[in-house]
Amino acid sequence: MSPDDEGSSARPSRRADAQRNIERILEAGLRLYGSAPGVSMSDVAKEAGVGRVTLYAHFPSRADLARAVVQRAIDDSVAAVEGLDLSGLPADEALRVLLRAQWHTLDRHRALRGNVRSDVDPEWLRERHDPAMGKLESLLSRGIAEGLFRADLPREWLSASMYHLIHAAADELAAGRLDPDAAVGVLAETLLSVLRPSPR
Amino acid sequence: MSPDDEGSSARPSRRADAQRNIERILEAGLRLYGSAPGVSMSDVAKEAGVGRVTLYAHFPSRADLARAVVQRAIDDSVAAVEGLDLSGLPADEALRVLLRAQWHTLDRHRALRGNVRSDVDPEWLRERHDPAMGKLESLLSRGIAEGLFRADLPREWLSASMYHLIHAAADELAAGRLDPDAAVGVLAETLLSVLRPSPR
DNA sequence: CGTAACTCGAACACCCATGTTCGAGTTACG
DNA sequence: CGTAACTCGAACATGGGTGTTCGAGTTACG
Repeated sequence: MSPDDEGSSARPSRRADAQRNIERILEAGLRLYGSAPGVSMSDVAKEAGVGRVTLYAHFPSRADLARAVVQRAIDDSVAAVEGLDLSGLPADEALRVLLRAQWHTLDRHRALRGNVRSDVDPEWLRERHDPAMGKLESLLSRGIAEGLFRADLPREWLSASMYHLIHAAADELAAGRLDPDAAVGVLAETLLSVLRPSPR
Repeated sequence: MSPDDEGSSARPSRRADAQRNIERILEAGLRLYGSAPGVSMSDVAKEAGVGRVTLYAHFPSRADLARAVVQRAIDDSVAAVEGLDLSGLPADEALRVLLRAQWHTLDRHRALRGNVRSDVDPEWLRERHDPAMGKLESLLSRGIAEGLFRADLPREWLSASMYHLIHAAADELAAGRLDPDAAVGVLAETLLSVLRPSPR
């Protein structure tokens, strides 16, 4: 509804210090919304090192901020996958590559989605369906088509399993119950165990 | 701190209608806390069909209610597993049985844990570690010891994977993306895919 | 250098959830 | 039946989050 698009590059008609503060706010929002629920405007302002009034000057409402943070997260993830070409790899190998590059992002987006649930319109959220998420899903489809991944379970279920296992890995990592160096490998091995056709 | 224990069976010095209302409140709390975050006292009172004042008469604070609900959930789960003897079955078969009997409970407890996080002392929560959860974990250990489950991934990681996949199944079921009849089977197959030793 | 853009603390109005009190009505139970 | 236990709506105090306004100070930028 609001005419000012925070799309990818904001309009240049803003002074440099204002632009810098907006940046700080979005990063703070990304950090807080991406890790804990119940974030307040004061929290974000403090985390960003900015006055509450300034925060409201740039983002008129809680909902506006939440939307901008989500948009920013999506922009980031697009940038992160841009250089990645998986089309030459077999699906299982491609999964390992994608995971290594993106699993933290994927997890953060999942947490973010949950924590802004009450602030943004679910439809709006659905429209912006994260391209990085889609990447994983299309890889899944390809793997099934190639026969490298199992076809005896619903595709949507496999997709959901991926996301929840990624979330599990992030949780365990954060709780110190998983070795940071081993984490990606463990996660990849687990995902592939789920995806491989059953030995039946 | 409060001297009145809501342990398993409350003291009999309460009138019948009061006892009935406590029951209704706990069930309402279990329903709400077990499914959505941000539950208010008014919500619980309304769901229980009881006045807000009555609610406070039985549970002086939000924290008291939350603790009582958790305790009630644990009592329920103990009752549900009581008749189950898995010691005669091989670990993979035992998992299927346990899952069929308990996965909804296990998921609800996971959600509950998350939703009362800000209301109860984490230490208190840890002390009461749900026996039903422990049941799954000890089954896991047994399976590894018997060689039926893989030993190349950390036991704690396997445990975390189980819980997250159970949660995934409950989510998908609630969202209508998973056939209610097929759900348990799909879940069991997925869990066993993770647990089985890799074919390598 | 001067002005417009920007920042920010203080104070305000508002809403919502938590607890509490009062007082009158209802219900269990001896 | 009579009393103690219980219920419950209304109203209050409190605390926290959301937005807004004001006014003075700072900073970018032509």
